[in-house]
Amino acid sequence: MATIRDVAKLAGVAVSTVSKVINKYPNVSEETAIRVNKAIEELKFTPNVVAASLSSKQSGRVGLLINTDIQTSAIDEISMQYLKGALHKAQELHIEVVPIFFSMLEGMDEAETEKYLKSQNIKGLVIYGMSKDDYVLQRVIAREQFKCVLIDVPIINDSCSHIGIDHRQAQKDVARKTIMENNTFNGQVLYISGKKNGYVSDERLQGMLELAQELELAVSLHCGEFSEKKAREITFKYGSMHDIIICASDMMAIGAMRALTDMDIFRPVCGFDGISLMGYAGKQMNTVKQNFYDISSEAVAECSRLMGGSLGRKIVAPHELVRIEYLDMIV
Amino acid sequence: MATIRDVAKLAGVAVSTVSKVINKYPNVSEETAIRVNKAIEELKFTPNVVAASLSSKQSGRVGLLINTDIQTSAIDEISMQYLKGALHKAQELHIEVVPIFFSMLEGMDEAETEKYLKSQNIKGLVIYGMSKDDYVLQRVIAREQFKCVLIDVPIINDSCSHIGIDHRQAQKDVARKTIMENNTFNGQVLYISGKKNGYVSDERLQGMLELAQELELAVSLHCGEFSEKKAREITFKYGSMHDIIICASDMMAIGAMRALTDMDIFRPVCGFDGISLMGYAGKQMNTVKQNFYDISSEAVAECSRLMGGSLGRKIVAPHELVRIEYLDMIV
DNA sequence: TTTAGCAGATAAAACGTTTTCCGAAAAGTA
DNA sequence: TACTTTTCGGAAAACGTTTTATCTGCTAAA
Repeated sequence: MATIRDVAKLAGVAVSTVSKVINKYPNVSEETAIRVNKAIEELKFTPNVVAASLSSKQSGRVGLLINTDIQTSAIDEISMQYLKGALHKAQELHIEVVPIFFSMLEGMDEAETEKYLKSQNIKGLVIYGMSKDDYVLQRVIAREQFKCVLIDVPIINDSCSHIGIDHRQAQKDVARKTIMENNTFNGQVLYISGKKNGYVSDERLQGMLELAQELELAVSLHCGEFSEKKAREITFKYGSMHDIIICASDMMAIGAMRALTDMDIFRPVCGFDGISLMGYAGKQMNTVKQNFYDISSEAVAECSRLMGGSLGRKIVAPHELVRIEYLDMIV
Repeated sequence: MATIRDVAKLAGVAVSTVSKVINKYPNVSEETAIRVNKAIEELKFTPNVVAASLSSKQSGRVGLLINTDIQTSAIDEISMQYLKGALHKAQELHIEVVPIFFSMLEGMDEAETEKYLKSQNIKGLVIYGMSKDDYVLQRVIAREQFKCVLIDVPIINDSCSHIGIDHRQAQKDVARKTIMENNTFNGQVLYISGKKNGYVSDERLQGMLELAQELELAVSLHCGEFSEKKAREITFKYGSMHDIIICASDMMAIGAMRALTDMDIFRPVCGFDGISLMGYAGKQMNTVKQNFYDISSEAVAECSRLMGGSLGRKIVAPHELVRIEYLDMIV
């Protein structure tokens, strides 16, 4: 394996110069940089990430907290996209992303968690699937020891950024589209919301309410707690009295759809997230597609920036509306 | 953060002695070990994995090759289990597992792949979801530069182990169970097999054939190529003429089930893998549950053993038969 | 008594980077 | 010219482990 020393020798410069070129530091003349890059090319040199990680106080590694307490394949799909996006961006930025399952932190208190992460040289974290007051989250951001990028958790300070789509707008968009498409519609909407007092749920709910006001609709609200089962039950009870069922998540939409099928009635249902499992639920459905891959990529990039000294901020990711159908899914 | 040096100072021994204690090397008296461990305890010392990884020529890290070319949530679920098992075992063994997506290796030739992996200090690989002649696999095991543990790929040599369930027996078991349960059965079995010339497919097919001989059944064989769509088509064509449909994978079972629903006829279907998506496919189904988590844990442990110098071998993992049903799935 | 062997412990050299600090040369200023 | 500033490049010290080679004593064999 070629090391940075070999490159330096070949290019006729010092090791530190090579390092500067690799990391795009200033104070290197263009011609030197070219010579170094040529040497890198020639030797097919790839920096040893481990050594870099050990040496660098600054860059450190980024931990990706993976939440799979809820065991469904929907979550798996989302987590997988997050993981993939994070790892690809890491490769691009020459940093390391370390996946960490919640269950690996089990039984550790705040101090132990911190020790564990630090022993892994983790300086920043990308976190998703948590509510603001989650104890794992609290534990980790407690003493501002780590730079954090929170997906869909609205905490912003010097060392924390917040990234996510505009849930309110997205809910509004997809609900509007579903309503517009349905010509037999006469104003009876059943909205199954997420968790009470959850940021994401509240935003989506607000979006729905704003739309209702705008279009002068009557909306019945029921809390589905992001649970497929709960949504199923709610639909059994109230589905038949409404013209359209709008759910704050795909999993709940699937629950609702199942219930409708079991009752042998049809109602347009719309979901939120854009997971492929939707395709298996029954008829076609509108949903909001979140681009988990891109969000995670951006989160890692932002985390790297934070670790480099920039301050926390809010990043809004784009969303799109899609229609998912079984026959499109299968390969 | 406490370092190994702090521990050494507190325990009144040399740094190297502490290292030996941590890694359970010989040539340390029991009393010294106790003293060191007490110091470790007191300082709540956790070794820095990155430094260890850099320093150690021997231990190195284990790469987990993640195959998500096929984009379905079924694959995601399996990959997630593999990942989780691998990471947990790594934590237990104090080694590092590095997930690597196929797409991260894209565009690299054999030499580049090797360089890339080595620059990450990767000494061993756990690989799944590949056929024996896959080019990525070839690239990686080509010059025996890495210790490999192959899940469901039957290659064994000094630096390669092979792990997996007994697919032949498992297929036999689940098919027998399904046939026995079906009292209206009169001997017409439709078997939808996997890929031609794939190890796993061949094993499962053999299992089916052995059972057929044993029970004196007539079996129609069709190659579904592990494709949901293909299985769907096969079922449309031949499903109605058979009493039972046995598929070599859950995804194909789902395709078959869908087709039956669309044709509005019922036939018992059985699958293979035990993925939760099955629950969404329709009626209940028998399947073989592979414990991906355990298999991956064991694979990582074996990889660590290989890196420590032991020779490649075959490991057979247990399987179980289960019945998956929608209402059991949902939370 | 000498020699060899061995267990237990250590000092120091790796591992491959990053980063700090320090020169030297070039450029700008008075 | 003399002095300051800027730009570029290099030497060397980190980073926190593992591992090698060496050094004690000590016991057993010759």
